Amino acid sequence: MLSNCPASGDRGISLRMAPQRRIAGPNAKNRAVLLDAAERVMIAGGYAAVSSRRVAAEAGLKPQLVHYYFRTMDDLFLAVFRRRADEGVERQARALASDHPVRALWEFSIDPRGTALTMEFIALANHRKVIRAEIARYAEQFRVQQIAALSTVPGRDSLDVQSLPPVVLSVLLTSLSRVLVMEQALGMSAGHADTVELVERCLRRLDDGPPT
Amino acid sequence: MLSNCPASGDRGISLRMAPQRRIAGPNAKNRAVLLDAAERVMIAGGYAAVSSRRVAAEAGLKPQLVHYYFRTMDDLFLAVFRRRADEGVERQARALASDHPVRALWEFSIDPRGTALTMEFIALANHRKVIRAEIARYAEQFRVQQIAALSTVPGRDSLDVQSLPPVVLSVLLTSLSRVLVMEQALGMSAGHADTVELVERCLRRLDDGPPT
DNA sequence: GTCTATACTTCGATAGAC
DNA sequence: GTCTATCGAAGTATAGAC
Repeated sequence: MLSNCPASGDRGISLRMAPQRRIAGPNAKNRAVLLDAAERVMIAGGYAAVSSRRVAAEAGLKPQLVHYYFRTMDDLFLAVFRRRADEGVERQARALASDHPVRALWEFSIDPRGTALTMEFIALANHRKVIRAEIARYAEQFRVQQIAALSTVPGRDSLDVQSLPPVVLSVLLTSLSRVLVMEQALGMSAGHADTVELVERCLRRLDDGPPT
Repeated sequence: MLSNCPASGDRGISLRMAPQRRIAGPNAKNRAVLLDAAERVMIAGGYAAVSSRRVAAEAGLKPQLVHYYFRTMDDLFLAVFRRRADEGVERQARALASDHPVRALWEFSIDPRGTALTMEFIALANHRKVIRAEIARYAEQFRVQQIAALSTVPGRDSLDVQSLPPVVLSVLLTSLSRVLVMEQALGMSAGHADTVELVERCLRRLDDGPPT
C-alpha cells in the first residue's frame, strides 16, 4: 500500500500491454529540478500558481516536460508533498528522540519554514481527493509518532499540563503552533507573545523537574 | 478607514473626471445572485475554482457580468468575504453576550459551517495582499471582541483554565477549534474526542460555579 | 444602468519527432 | 529515453451596443 507508486509510475517490466501510451522519467536529473521549481512557485504564489508553464519557466525548461516527468499536475503535487513529508517525518523523529521531546516538538512545530507549504497543501487537499488522502495519511503518521513519544515522557501528575493524555497534548501543541504560524503569516500578533510565554512556562516546568 | 469602499466602488457623484471608464452595479439583484454563486463555487471547489466563467455558470448568467458587477476577481472575493465576515462578527457578538460566553464562543467556533470558506480565504490571503489586509483586519476585530467579553467572565483564579489571561484563552479556543475543524475536513479524528471532552470539562467547571 | 461581442493570455494534456 | 509542436478549452478583462 505504501511500497508501490514510487512517486512516478509503474514502468516495471516493459509490458507493451500497458494501454497508457506515455512514458515517464524515473529519477532523472530534471525531475528533481522540476520538483524544486514547483516548490518555489507554490511557496511564492500558492497552489493555484503551480501550472506547468510557470513551473517550467522557473526550472528553465519547456512546459511539456512537466507532463513528461509527471503525467498530471496532481502527480506533481503529490511528488512535491511526499518529498517534504518524508523529510518532515524524519526531522520530527529526531526531535522526539531528544532529551526534551516536548520542547523539541514545540520548537519543531512552531518553525514557520515549511508551514507555508503545508498550508497550501491543506487548502489544496480540501478539493482534490487524491491529495487529501495522502495528506491525511501523513498527518496521522505524524500524530502517531508524537503520541508514542509523548507517552514515554515522565508524566508529572502534579502538573496540570502533564496530567493531559498524550493524545490531547499532541493536538494542543499542533493546534497552537499551526494557528500561531498562520496568523503570523497574516501579519497578526495579538495574544501571541502571551501564549508563547505560557507554553514556555509549561515546558520549563517539564524540563526542570523530571523526577522532581 | 472602514467607512469608505462599500464593497463595490465609488460612484458617489457622477464626476465624469473619473478615469475609470467602467460602471458598476450598486445593489442590484444580480449582484447578490453572483455573490451566492461565488460562495458556492468557492466552498465546492476552492478559491482556485472561482473564475468568472464558473461563477457565472453557477448563477445562470454570462461570464462578463461578473466583471460588470465586480470589476476584478479580487473585488468579487472581497465582497464575498465581507458579507460573511460582517455576519460572523454579528453572530459572535450575540454568542458572547449570552449567559455562558465561553461555552457559546466555543460552540460558535467549532461549527464547521463557514470554516471551509474561512480556510479558503486564509489560503488565498497568503498570496494576495488586498485580501490579506482585509482578513487580518477582521480577524483582529474578532479577537478584540473575544478578549473584551472574556475579560468580564467571573475569572475563577482557582481554576487553572480561568487563571489564563483572556487573550490566551482566546488564542487557545481559536486554535483548537480551527485545527479540529481543519482535520475533520481531512477525514482525521485521532485525539479529537479526547480533546473536545477536555474542553467540555473545563466549560462545565465554568458553568457550575460562577461565584462558587 | 444592463448586458454582449470580443481580444488576448494562459491552461492541461497529447501526439509524435528525435 | 528525452523533448517539441500543437490542440482545444478556459482564464481575465475591456469596448461598446442596447
